[in-house]
Amino acid sequence: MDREYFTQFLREKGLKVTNQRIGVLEVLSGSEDSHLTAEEIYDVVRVRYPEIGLATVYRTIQLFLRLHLIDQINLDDGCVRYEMRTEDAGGRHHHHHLICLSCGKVFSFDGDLLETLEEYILDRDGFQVVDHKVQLYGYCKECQKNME
Amino acid sequence: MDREYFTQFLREKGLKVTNQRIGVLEVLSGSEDSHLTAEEIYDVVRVRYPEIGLATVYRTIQLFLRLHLIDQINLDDGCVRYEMRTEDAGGRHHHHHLICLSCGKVFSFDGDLLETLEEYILDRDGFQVVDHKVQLYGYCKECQKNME
DNA sequence: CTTAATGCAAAAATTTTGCATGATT
DNA sequence: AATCATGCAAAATTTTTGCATTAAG
Repeated sequence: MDREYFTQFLREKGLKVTNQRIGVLEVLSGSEDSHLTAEEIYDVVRVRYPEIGLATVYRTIQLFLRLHLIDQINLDDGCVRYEMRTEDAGGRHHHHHLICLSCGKVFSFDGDLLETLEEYILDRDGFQVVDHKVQLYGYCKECQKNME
Repeated sequence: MDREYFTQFLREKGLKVTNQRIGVLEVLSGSEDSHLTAEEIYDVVRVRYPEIGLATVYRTIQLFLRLHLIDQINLDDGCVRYEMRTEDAGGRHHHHHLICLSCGKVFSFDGDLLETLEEYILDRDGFQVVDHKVQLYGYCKECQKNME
């Protein structure tokens, strides 16, 4: 998400473009694989915008969620995390996670995994799937080596 | 999970079989599709065991999670929920969720969805998947009718 | 100038912990 | 009898909210 587009996007909706909002956006779109908690976002944004308050971070997160700029993710480590949403042409996001049960590292991967399954469910149950979230648990290369 | 097995299971591990633990077990294995929060479990258990405290419910949940009797699930409604784990022969659980974006109802389904994908990931990344969690978002039959 | 957003601090909500008491083995 | 689990209340987290102030359009 580039800053031009973001500014445009907020203005269209009558929302104001503030340093705090830009700061949170930059942190979240900064590192590719950042799955940050609210507190972590706060700590990073504060480096550049020391005046920001934690409440603003929470309010900004709520806003970004409503605007579908970010997704909430739950990696079962007891924290609520957030990451930028990446959408494909159809407005679906296919960003999934490989979670190592041993070291806890999280690897991301994209792709539309479940097309055939989704068709099957529509046929069988009449439930129309428009998005999905997949988490895979296992052991990464590194940890497998250490287990030998 | 039946009570005989549960009693046996706890005793083997040197854990005590208390009314509170039985109560929480009964609530969670009671209704097939119960995705309950800690508070909800507390409220239901209290009907039969009014003496139970909320702290005990939390401690029991932590215990059951450690014993892999239950799973934590996150349906993106801002609550942490729990449900009984159902395992197949290989010790994997394949219990997934269809979440209606309109009415919020949750439908469960079982099945091993991702076998081929998991093989592919092992080949490509060397990451060995042992379990997965899938959430599908969309619109249930009922809500589709109401949209017409 | 008008409206929206912020910071702060207080409040609410959620989860964990210490410790004396009570139940299970 | 020994140990483990519980209840209660207090503490630690995490998240939300009210309100006066500040910044954006």
